[in-house]
Amino acid sequence: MKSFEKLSREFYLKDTLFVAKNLIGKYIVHIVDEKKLVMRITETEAYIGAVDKACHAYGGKRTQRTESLFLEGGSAYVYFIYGMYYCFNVVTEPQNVPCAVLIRGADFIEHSDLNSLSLFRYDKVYNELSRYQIKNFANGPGKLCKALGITKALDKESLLGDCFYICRGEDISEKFIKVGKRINIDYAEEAKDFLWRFYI
DNA sequence: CCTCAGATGGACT
DNA sequence: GTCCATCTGAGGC
Repeated sequence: MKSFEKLSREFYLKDTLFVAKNLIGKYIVHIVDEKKLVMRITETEAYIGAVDKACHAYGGKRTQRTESLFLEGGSAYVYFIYGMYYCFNVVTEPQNVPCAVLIRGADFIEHSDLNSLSLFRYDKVYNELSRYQIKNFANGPGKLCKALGITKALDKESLLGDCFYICRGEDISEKFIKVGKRINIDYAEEAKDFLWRFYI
């Protein structure tokens, strides 16, 4: 059962761990250059500012970059990393509660515009891709942003708008959702062991 | 399948 | 000057 019903503000205002778990199976939609890019979320991580040394806004830290995290749930937090890549987060909870869910992985849906995604991701049409390129198309936060055309221009954008939003997608049974430690946050002391990563 | 070096530049101190 | 919620290609198995 698929649904393209846009997620509501109420959903994003909920508890960050709830949102992280329940974003699995949802569809990201980005309409750009007359193309409708759609992929299904397969992996997420929760970042909870008040208690989480891995969160950019840990302890309420407010800088130019983290300002997005203080927006109302349902906003986008897009930041630039390693000189080359973007990471896309969904801001959660009410305004001034700096929490977000990092979207770490996505895959194709039945009606994905494969060539449009492929041109963004690899500057090639889909049928020129290798098996390896297809298998690893968007299984990482930077790859997914490239495929969906997500850049810093979308930072702070509302996810309730017309061109960039998330919709209901497919309801995934809880028993299929795996849980684990978050990736690449070795600096975060005790927080590196929190089981705040969700994936199928 | 695995590991690892190198790319690359903005944000922050 | 240092850090970084990453990715790719090359080389080995």
